[in-house]
Amino acid sequence: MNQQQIIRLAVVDDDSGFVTVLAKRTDAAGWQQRTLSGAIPPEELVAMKLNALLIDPSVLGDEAWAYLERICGMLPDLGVIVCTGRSTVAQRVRGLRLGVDDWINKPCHPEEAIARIEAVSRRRRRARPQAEAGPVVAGELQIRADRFQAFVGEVSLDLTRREFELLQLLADAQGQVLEREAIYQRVWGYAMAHGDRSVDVFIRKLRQKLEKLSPSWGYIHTHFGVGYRFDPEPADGAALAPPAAAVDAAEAAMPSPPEAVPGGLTAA
Amino acid sequence: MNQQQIIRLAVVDDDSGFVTVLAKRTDAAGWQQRTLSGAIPPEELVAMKLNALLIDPSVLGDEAWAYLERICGMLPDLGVIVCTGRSTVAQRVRGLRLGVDDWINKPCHPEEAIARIEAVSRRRRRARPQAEAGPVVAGELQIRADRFQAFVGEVSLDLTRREFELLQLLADAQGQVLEREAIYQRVWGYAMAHGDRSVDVFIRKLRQKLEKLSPSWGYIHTHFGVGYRFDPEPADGAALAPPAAAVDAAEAAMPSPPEAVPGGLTAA
DNA sequence: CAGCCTGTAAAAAACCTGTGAACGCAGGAC
DNA sequence: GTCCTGCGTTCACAGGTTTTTTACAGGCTG
Repeated sequence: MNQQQIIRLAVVDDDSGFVTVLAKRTDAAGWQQRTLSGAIPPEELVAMKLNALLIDPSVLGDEAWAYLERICGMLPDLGVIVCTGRSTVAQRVRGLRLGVDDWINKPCHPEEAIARIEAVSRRRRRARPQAEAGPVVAGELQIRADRFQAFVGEVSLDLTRREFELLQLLADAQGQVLEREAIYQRVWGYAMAHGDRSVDVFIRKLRQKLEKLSPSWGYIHTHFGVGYRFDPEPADGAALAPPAAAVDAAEAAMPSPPEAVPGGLTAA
Repeated sequence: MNQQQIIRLAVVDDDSGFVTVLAKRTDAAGWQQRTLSGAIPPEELVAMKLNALLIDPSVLGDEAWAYLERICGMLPDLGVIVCTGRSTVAQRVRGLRLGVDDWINKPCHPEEAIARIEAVSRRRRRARPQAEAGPVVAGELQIRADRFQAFVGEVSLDLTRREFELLQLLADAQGQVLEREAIYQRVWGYAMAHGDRSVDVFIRKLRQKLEKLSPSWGYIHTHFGVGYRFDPEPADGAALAPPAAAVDAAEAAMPSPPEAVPGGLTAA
């Protein structure tokens, strides 16, 4: 029930003030937000695994309409919200017909923008209850949110609800270090009480189940005093290297191709 | 993209001018529109099989918020668009958070209202790609939607309407774990009330009837804390293994062909 | 070395599901 | 019109599972 989904939002807007305010607010909500400049090719948007795109077409110039059409046509799963300084009814109708999900005018209260982004994401998620919500893949691991099932290769992991949600969160943010508080907040849906060890216990359970199916893999790394990090890579030699510095070194090293995520660590 | 779909729209608004203009326009588009007065109970809205509801909460008086919450909570598949004379940011945010899909202010150009209703409906449209006529087959089980009958081999299962719809849903999504809420939503047509056990009871009835015809088959698997999964595979021997160690044994065991999902007996 | 943090295991508490039965309702039989 | 029957819903309790709590041992940091 709780499980507020992680929203990955991209913003295309040159109003830095608005963007900043928005970023502050989305950050607090645990979303991942990044700012894009100009017309990013649809392919790259796919790679970012976005849920929603907030876009001011004025920064695109003449190609705005064409771009919107292309985006909406190619990424039916992406929630697109247009935010313009001013617009006519005809423009809004044209945009909405084209596939835009919502169209708002500035000045727009950030809170309302957030609420509309949420509304669009919610709708979008409901629209495909179990169709093919692309499985999240992390190395050998495959997570199908729609089925509540995780697979290592072909074998199904037998996870309980909490275990599954935790693994999903970790895999979704693979490569990032997640703080305990943040993990708890997202999986349990409310703030962690002082002294609560639930996260640790469930991490252990996950490790056990993962190791049983693919021994010698260190999927889940501990960051002392901080939290945990999930990494599909066999932690190249890290397990063999001196335990102390190895982790940090590895972290700083690889830019991890697909999942750069500039906005950084979640809810710091 | 702009696949013409028949939209069933209901309007709750006392601005007869607006309603009339809208009606003329929706009529031309081939939609079905009806005007409602006041707060129609959710159950009746279900019966109308609406796609979208355009509502001016001012005609509801004090109960507006409660009604919106009830509607949005019970009918997550219904697109709800609120249309108010004026509204504050706080009100709009509250509404959107509550589950309202879009919120527009009057005066609103009918064309834009239409476009927004379309946009909201579009998202929900992709939900059900099925509607196939051919019999669904799952192992020995055969389901003929057209005849409202299910067979195990040659023998006909004698199912009631609810039982049949539940079985159909499960078989349709075989291999997937379906959440209770989702099951209820799709079989009963509205959201499950807290504490409702109907789904469990009907699962039991189905199991009884299925077992009577093909004993020792574990068609329907329970996923503790989540829901149920239907699988035509006889759950390879897991049912025969000692209950305690069964999970461990199966888990450590072998990879299975493509989709067999061996270990998945959660609650054997 | 002291202090804090995490891994682990097991007990305790909370929660969920299976099940049988009672209840109310609606349609059909008489 | 009244009775009967089948269906769907609700309730309560037993039995199991999962989640949380607790305690202790072992590591990491400074």
